[in-house]
Amino acid sequence: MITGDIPPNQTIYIKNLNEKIKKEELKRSLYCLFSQYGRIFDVVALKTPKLRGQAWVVFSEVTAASNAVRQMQNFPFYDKPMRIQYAKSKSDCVAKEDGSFVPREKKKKQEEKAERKRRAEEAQQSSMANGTGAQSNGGTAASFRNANTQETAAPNNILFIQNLPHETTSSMLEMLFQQYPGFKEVRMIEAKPGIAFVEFEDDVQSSMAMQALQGFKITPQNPMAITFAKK
DNA sequence: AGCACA
Repeated sequence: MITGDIPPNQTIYIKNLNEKIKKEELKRSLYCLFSQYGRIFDVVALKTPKLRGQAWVVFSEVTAASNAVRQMQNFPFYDKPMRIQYAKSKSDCVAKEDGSFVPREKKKKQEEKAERKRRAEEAQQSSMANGTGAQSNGGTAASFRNANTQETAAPNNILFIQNLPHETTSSMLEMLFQQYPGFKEVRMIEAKPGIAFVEFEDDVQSSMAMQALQGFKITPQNPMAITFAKK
């Protein structure tokens, strides 16, 4: 048993991740991939020698973590099968919520100063995973509404995806859609962020993927809107 | 293989 005897935890520990992927991209993609199981509080990944190739995904519910451990076990992610277990301990962001958080006493004065600075910077910069991100969805929501008023195309083998966060990449979508039989390719247009086309072998297979991923949230603000492409 | 919280 891959989870060993680690008791269930709302945080999952993932290893065998592709170490070539940059930290920020890795976190975004993990967030994208795992938000299908529930609300994600945080994604932690460090590239230090000891911690590269590993990550923690903190869910709001243990049940979400359990489903993720089971269903995403060995999922090919950036060409490597993910190995997923429950985390061995409670995440800081969870401890902070339930009041049991005690800051670790490991730092020297120099480092503390550096950390305070970092935190200040982060507050400015925003992170996607905690939902306080500053990336604007206003424009996307508007174009989504407009597009929605258009007539629907007849079922066919190409899906039209809307309301994607602008930082979505084709490889992120590939990881989501390739789970479904008949997947052929993802196409995105540089000049048109927020949308994508996903091609399948036939319209039955595209329909299956549409049903499975309809409303899938890459971020809490971005439920996917999937329709058939106009031919 | 490796369980952290930059």
